[in-house]
Amino acid sequence: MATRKRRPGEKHGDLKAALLQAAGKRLEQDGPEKLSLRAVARLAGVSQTAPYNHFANREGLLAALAAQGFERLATNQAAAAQANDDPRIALECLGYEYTRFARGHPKLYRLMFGAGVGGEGWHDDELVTASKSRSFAPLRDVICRLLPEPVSPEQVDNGAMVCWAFVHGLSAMLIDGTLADRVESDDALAELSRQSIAIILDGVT
Amino acid sequence: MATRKRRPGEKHGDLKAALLQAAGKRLEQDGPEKLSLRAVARLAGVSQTAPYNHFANREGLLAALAAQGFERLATNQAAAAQANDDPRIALECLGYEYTRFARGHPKLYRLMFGAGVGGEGWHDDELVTASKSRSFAPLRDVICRLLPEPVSPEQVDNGAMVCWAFVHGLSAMLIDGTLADRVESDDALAELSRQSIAIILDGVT
DNA sequence: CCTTTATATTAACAGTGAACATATTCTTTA
DNA sequence: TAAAGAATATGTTCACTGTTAATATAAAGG
Repeated sequence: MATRKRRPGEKHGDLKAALLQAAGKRLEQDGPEKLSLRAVARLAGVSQTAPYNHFANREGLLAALAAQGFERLATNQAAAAQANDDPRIALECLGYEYTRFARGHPKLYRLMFGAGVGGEGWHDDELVTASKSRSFAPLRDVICRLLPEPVSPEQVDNGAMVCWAFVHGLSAMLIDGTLADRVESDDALAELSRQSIAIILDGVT
Repeated sequence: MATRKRRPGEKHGDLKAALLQAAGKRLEQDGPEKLSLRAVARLAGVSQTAPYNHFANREGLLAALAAQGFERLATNQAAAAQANDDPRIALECLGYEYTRFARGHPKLYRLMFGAGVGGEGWHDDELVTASKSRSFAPLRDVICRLLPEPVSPEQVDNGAMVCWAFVHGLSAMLIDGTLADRVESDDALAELSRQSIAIILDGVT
């Protein structure tokens, strides 16, 4: 098996990426439930069965979309963590970036952390779980830098879990409107994120 | 009276309740996306268009299901809050009951707090929002009893929001498998809930 | 009695995901 | 250079879905 530059029979330049992009557009517009393979194919300018050459089925396309989302979230998180030297400020930025991501792509966020499609989450899709754990790493890293020594891996995991659970719940409530009237501007969101992280921090340390 | 008066033209005893029950069964089995009106009608033993006499459409049935879920959650929360006199223990019980509900009915929980069906949450359905705010009341009550006087309504709302966001995120992570390996038994869940509430409490007060 | 009203049913339409056989096009090989 | 092979895209088909329209049924009220 040798590495080929181009695959045989390829007519479209990069159909897989084009399909993902089209699916992303329709996702943020209509939501995951209403996303139809036919509409995506139509938007990409190919026939309705062409996507089946790149994705096993509708669920496969949604999984790829979710994985892509986790990937972007991971890079965002890593960038936010490395931008600040002070671990406390880094943690605040992590939380802020997280909520900002959820707010910027609400439907994608719901797809990532929601029921997936079968109703049991993505925990059978290895590609999604891999990206997911990757997006978890920066947080654990910052927590590790933050806690007073000596720190056990269990302590780090506990702290990261608490932080993640809180920010995740905050994002979910932001999206579904429970918190929408309380946080209108981006600055208010940043302030809320900062305050909340402070609260959690005081409790954990 | 056990049986209400039969309305004109009524052939089925209480079709609306029967449909809701059937829908609940199929919901926990297949998830919200795969729930079809036809299957629900089939399970209830009526024709496929009979549900349209009791619900506007599929979304209406799902909304009724979500509202019923919030109603049950509200009664659970109220019972848990009134069972304990000590506000701190009451808060712990609230969180425990919340996560227990999410764990016991994961698909219903996702339906309640997820995208609904249109992708914008339920915040246009008044029936759902009413039940939702009702399930929020016990928590705010306990927070009010817990905070040192004098307390402003804003403080109470902030505290309740932080608690709710955290428990909500915890429940979501419990359901989608992110926390499944860490919390197997019900006792472990109770312990985690207790610890977390303590952390939050130390931060808020 | 007859009319009204809510209920339930059958029939039909349009759109969906998926499976199949088939045609096209490019890479590899002889 | 030309044939072989494989990946890709297509049209068609099937079972299923949500929804609407028209129709039949049963109870309530005159």
